Amino acid sequence: MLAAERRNLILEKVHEEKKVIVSELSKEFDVSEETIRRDLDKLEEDGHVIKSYGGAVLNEKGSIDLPFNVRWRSNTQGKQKIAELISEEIEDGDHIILDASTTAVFIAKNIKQKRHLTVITNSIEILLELSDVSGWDIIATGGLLKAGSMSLLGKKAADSISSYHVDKAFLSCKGIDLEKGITDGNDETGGVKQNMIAAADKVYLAVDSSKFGKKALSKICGLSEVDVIVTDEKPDGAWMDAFQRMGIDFLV
Amino acid sequence: MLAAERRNLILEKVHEEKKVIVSELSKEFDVSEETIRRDLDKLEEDGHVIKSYGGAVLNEKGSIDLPFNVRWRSNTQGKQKIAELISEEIEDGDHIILDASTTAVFIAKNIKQKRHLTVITNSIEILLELSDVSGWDIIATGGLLKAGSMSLLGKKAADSISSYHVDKAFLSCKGIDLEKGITDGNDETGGVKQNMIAAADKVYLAVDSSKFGKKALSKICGLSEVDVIVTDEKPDGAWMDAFQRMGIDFLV
DNA sequence: GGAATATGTTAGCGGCTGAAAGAAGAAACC
DNA sequence: GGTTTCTTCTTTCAGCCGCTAACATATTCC
Repeated sequence: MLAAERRNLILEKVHEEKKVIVSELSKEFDVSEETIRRDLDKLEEDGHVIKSYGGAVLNEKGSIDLPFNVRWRSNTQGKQKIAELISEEIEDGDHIILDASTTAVFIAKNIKQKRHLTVITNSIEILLELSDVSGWDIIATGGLLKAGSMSLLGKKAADSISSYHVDKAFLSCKGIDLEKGITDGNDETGGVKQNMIAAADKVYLAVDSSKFGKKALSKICGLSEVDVIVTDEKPDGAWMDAFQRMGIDFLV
Repeated sequence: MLAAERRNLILEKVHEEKKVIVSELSKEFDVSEETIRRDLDKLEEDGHVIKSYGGAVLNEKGSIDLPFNVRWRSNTQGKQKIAELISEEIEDGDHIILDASTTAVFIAKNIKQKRHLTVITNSIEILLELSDVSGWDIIATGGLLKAGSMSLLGKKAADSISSYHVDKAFLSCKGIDLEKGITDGNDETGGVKQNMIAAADKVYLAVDSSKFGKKALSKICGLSEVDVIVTDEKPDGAWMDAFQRMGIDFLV
């Protein structure tokens, strides 16, 4: 039994029964009580449960479950790194745009202690994540909810973005190529992201290293429209040269 | 029974009955009165209740802080009943509006097996709940996310609704009064709900029985604009007469 | 092989609870 | 109003049991 597997089962149980008891879980999974406590620590960190003497209870606030496909995420450390870098770029009072990507969700988690931000996003997950901060303006684009995507897309979404203007936009993409520029999986996200770029003074592209040299279906924009690229690992020299030539800053 | 679990149940009870008695709780949970007092101390510290000789009463002020959790907990059976009734009113292919209320979340849960619905909503929770159904059009209004409310409000939200037209709108409210009509807690939700009413052929008001005769701050509309009232318990005769006179249908 | 992660073990600490006693409050009575 | 009586509250203490922290061991990943 994997640790993550066990934690998922605990999470399931706490959803079903509203509470779990350390001693019971210890027997059920045949591990020590300390291990269970550590599991509960993790689950509490993530906001799923609230520990209590002898066990833990469901955290109603954080317990709204995300659909299954959202739960499993790849390269979380890389995305967390990127998010921390970006967090340093955001100042109190900034007006920013976050797109609908897992990286952007990490960014949202990392900037909650800042003050008086204005955030525009089309990501349901980010809205959820930020629903408990106070003193911010959080603006949701309207739009169509695409099944399983957790993001608002379509003409309405794109239009509503173009009525705003922000300091910084933080986007991600599926592919980044010297020739084809920035590309993404489908046209609908493309249109929204184009407007996000147009609405921002400074455009940050948050991509993990695997995206370099990839080309996806739909072109969002040329590389030159990006101001800063934030990533977790340096690509090889040719890329760096190209970025320098285009005046693109680079954060690792 | 975990301590936190017991405190949650006490909190639930104090919300339902507005007050709790130390001696009763002591018997109910089979713990000493001292333990109950310590629980109430904690709840008072957190601002949920106000202790008083022999027991404690609900702190209305403090419960505004967590409107979400609390509304969620109260009278779930009633809301489920209402949701089931409403589910029968919705047909495959319908275009509907759901507002941002716990009752509406229950409705969303209850209609997931229907086909080809078009749902317009300003509730983050409903978007989340419906994010895994396929073959529907789910439209989110844009707007400002109000801290802790999980709903999209403000001018943008209201405006985006007025560009649609639907078959049925399902709303709830804080108070329903023969003279003052339908009222809600604040102006922002009011504006959005007014536009929802205007956008629908048929307006359903989903309220649990406690709302009859209550008046809240902000008027949404007169009773006559409502077509159907759905509730879990029949109010007394005078109400029924009034509804009949106004041509309002009634579902229990 | 070494770093990172997961798990178990142990010892000492600290929270939860109930009991008891005295203080404070409420209520009834004069 | 004052006294009495009863109830409830606060405080303190002790026992129990779960918790934390630190270390040891095992496993996985690079």
